[in-house]
Parts: sequence; C-alpha cells; structure tokens
Amino acid sequence: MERADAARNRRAILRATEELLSSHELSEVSMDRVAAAAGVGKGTVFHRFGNREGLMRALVESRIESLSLAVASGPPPLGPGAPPASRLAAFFDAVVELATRNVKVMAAFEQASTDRLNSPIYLAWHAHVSGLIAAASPSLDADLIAHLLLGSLHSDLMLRFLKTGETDRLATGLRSMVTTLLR
Amino acid sequence: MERADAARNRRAILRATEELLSSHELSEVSMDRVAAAAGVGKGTVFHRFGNREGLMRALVESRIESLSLAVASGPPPLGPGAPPASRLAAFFDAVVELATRNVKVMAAFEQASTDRLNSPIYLAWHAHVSGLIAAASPSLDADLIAHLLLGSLHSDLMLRFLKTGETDRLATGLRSMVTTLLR
DNA sequence: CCCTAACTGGACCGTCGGTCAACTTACGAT
DNA sequence: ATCGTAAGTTGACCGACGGTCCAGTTAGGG
Repeated sequence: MERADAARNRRAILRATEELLSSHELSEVSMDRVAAAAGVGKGTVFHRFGNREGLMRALVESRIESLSLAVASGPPPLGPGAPPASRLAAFFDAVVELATRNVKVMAAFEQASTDRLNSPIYLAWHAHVSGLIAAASPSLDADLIAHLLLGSLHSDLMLRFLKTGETDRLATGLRSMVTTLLR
Repeated sequence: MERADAARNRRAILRATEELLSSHELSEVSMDRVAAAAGVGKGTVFHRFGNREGLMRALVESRIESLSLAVASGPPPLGPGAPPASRLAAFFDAVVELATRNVKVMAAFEQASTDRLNSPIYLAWHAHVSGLIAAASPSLDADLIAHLLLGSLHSDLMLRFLKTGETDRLATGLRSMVTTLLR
C-alpha cells in the first residue's frame, strides 16, 4: 500500500508537472524544476516515478483515462455496438481532440520515451485501431495501416496545427483519410 | 573558401559519424566520441557543423543527394514527365528504400532536430508530395495529406519493420495507401 | 506506544552539448 | 622564398541534465 503522505506527494508532483508544461518550453521542464515546483526533494520524484519517462507516462495516462473507458465500455459510436468504420472515425476524432488539448504532455512523453511503439498506450491504441480496420475491411493489412495512421498523431504535427488554430482541419482531414481507406 | 585541411577534416568527421552510427546505439554516439573517432578535437567538430543538429543534417543531406537529383531532373517516373500519381508512388517507394538503408542516420537527425517540420529536407519533401497530390486530385487538402503521409516515415516505425526484415511490407502498404487516397 | 517498513531530501556523480582563448597552419600577395 | 594574416585547431572548461544513494524522518498497524 502507498502511504498517505506518499499519495499526496504523487498528486503534487503530477500537478506541478502539468503546470510547468503548460507555462514553459518543454526543454525548460527538468526533473529538478518539477521537484522544486512540487515542493519535494528530487529523490522523491524519482522514487515515485522511476525516471523521466515514468513521470510523463503517468501524466499521459491520467489524461487519457476517460477516453480508454469510453472506448472499452462507453456508448456508441466510440464504445462497442456501432459498425467498425464508425467506431474508427469516432476514435480518431476523439484522439485528435484529446491530443490537441494536451499537446505539451504528449510531446513530453514522446520525447522521454525510449520506445514509443512498445509503450502501453501506443500498444492499446494500435490494438484497437488495428482490430477495427480488420473488422471493417478484412482484405487490408490492418496491423500496418494502424501504424501508419497512428503515425499521423505525432506531437510536432499537432503543435503545428494547434499554433495556427487549424486543429479541426486536421481532424476532418484525418477522418476523411480513414473513411477513404476503408472504402 | 574552405581550406584544404578543413575539407579533409569535414570528410573525416562525416565518415566517423557514419561508422559510429552503424556500429553503436544512437545514445552512445556523442559529439565527444565523434571527435575522437575522427581524430580531431571536439572544437573542430563544432566549428565545422555548428551543433549536433548541423552535423546530423549534413549527414542526411549527403545520403539523400542522389534522390533529390533524380526527383528534380532524373527520368520518369521519379523525375518530371510521368503522371502525378505515378510520380508519387515512385517517390514513396524511393524514400522508403532510402530510409531503410539509412535508418540510424535518419533517427539521429530526427532526435537532434529542434523542429523537424521546418528543416530544409522536410520542407522539400513536403513541397514535392503536396504538389503532386494537388495535381493528381485537386479536391483534396494536399498540404495536410502530405503531412499525414510523411508522418508515416518516422524512424521508429522504420526501425520496427527493419528489425523484423519486413521493409517491403511497409513499402507496398504505403504505396497502396497512396494510390487508394488519390483514387 | 513503539517498531519498522516506507518515505524523504539533497549532495553527489558521470555525461552531455556547447564555448573559448591561446596556439598553429595554409596559402595568396609580394 | 618569405611573410602576414585569415582560417583552422584544440582540449580544458562550463552549466545543466537525468539519475543514485544513504542518512535521517515519519506514518500507522500490532
């Protein structure tokens, strides 16, 4: 079990990291600064999260939790029940929306990650997308296409379109790409 | 003008970097090690290439030179003359082939790059792809789709398929994706 | 109340990319 | 041939980074 003070520090660290990421350049958010901003020692941060990647992963996981739930057991078209093609379109809409609202966090995780492609989050998303593609049009190389589509969600592209305020252009473009591929 | 000894060192540094990248993990190829392997002082490396990004960019540029030429003035379908859709397919084939043969170099450049999307190489490729898409099917958002397609070329995906020896699966999948989108 | 396992903090470590001032050298002008 | 100088070279040095470690503190079940 995690002690009460430990849990309190965990929350403080996550909150401080979010705050720093939203108000500073990514390169300025070092582990030292996170610790200082959270009001704890540096050792505590590493004791809780292992390393930079662990901290950023925990942050991302806290941000995508509701999406994971909605996909696994929420109402259609995001959740089970709708036809695969609709679920896929809804999923990409949701991911783009979520990613644009949390670009800095996603970027921080990407940068700190040693192998993105094996992170639990990427694995889950890929399994979901790949499964839906296979169900929608079995003749396609679902596994590969899932990778290619997810490649479009890299944080630098997100940042680009976020800065110019064209995030819905990205969303509709990706959506139409998905539906075209499945037809 | 660049002095003769300076030119010799430039070549030695590029050659040493290639060699280190091909035989070691990316994280093990530091600027110090590059300098040592090239038999020059660390200061010389920075004097020639400015910083890590400059070194890696120079390396990438030397590797893609022939492709750039072939695209600009070589024979169809890569060069001018063929219909846009064919040129696009040929271009992605060529890029995948080139990228798989130089994954480590591409990865090193990506990692060292501050903003990939504004690097001369990405800009050139995007302009080319975007132009061809616009010519092939004017109703599409060519600029955006070019970004999405180029997003598939990230080095981590390349590495994944290279390690399992399935690079042609990647090539054919990307090719069919491109032709489907243009139809 | 007390024992101990869990937690904490920050000095410390090796390494990194990058700088700089003192020194050396190539080479065109004379 | 010689020489002045612009260009090139070098490695000690710098601040910052991610990560470790252990002596000291504390929560909380028995």
